[in-house]
Amino acid sequence: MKHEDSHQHSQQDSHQHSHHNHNDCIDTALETAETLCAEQGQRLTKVRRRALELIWESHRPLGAYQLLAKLAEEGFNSAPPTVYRALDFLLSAGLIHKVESMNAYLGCAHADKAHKGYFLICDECHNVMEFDYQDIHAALIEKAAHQGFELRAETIELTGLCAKCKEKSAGANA
Amino acid sequence: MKHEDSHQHSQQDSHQHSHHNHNDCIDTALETAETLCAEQGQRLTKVRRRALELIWESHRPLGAYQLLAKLAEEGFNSAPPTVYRALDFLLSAGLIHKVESMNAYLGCAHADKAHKGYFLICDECHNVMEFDYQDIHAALIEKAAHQGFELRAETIELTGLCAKCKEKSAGANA
DNA sequence: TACAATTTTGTTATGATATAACAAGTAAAA
DNA sequence: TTTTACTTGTTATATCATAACAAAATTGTA
Ligand SMILES: [Zn+2]
Ligand SMILES: [Zn+2]
Ligand SMILES: [Zn+2]
Ligand SMILES: [Zn+2]
Repeated sequence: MKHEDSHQHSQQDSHQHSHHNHNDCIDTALETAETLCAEQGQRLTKVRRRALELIWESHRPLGAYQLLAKLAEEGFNSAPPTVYRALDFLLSAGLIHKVESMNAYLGCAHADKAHKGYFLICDECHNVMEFDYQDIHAALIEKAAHQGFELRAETIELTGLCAKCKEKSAGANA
Repeated sequence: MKHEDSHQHSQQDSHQHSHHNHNDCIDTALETAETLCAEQGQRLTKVRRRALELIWESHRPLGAYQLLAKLAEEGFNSAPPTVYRALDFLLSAGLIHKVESMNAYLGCAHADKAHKGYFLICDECHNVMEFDYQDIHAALIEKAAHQGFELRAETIELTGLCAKCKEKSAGANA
């Protein structure tokens, strides 16, 4: 499998605003996945591996049924449980994130580091950028703890207008 | 309509950790809703008003179809558009919030002040507490702006264990 | 009032997202 | 090899949400 396209990637803290070859991302993500699964005695089966790859190949978060359609095209079973099982596995392995406000799934470039997925979601182009912000994480933990609340998971999804789309709309108004 | 029950409320910044009469909350929320709608030339019709009331009467975020069932019991139309229209109205009027990670709806006690809804969601009892944190809001805006991203909406949903449930589980283990 | 314009609601159908339940197959462990 | 655990296949269904168009109610205007 070759990954031909190059684009601006969505992982701010690893290669912020740099154009790069997305193939490398996919390959790295897949290698990381193999390693992590091996380490944890988890089985990255064909359908799970291909699901992860397809999610990475999409430049935007992918819906479960979109993914299911792609898998079906390739001869995998086309019933919903197939894709939801794969997604569940990838989610619990930390290899992907779910963007709750979009009901869609996104590859994580930092699966090897336990972390919360924080997202910037563009209303216009629907690109999603994952960002990492320890300050906010710490502040949230502290804030929650102050109320006696023990934090387990965080859904931080910020929507608005990305830099590119803001430029475009500014150009259109000029 | 009488509101009989008393419980710990979910609006941290208005009456943090205080036991109080929820009836008052509902009444206040409804009054605020009437006022806001009047000011903005919006019509708080019977079904919209009753939907808001039912959402407030629930101690947890209410799903659209749960709400629909309650409305249907009272003689309102029982087709989905009825409830989604009411929800859309209440959402855009800022009278309720949607909890994305639960697909459920929650009354807002601060409808008169424009704000983002930040939530602490207990995994155990499913109570949801709205909290207000200007520091985090400011930090998020700044963080996004730093990437050229113009923030429009925020989904901040923190899940974990609330103080009460933490106590309970500690007691069980003792 | 009568009329038109606007908004709201009724109704039917369908789309989109996700899970339950149980059978069959496959891989790992004993 | 036999057992066990895990994974996948299959059918059905649950849950969440919207499209499209008709009917009714409300509001503004003459
Ligand atoms: Zn991540
Ligand atoms: Zn954009
Ligand atoms: Zn609020
Ligand atoms: Zn709790």
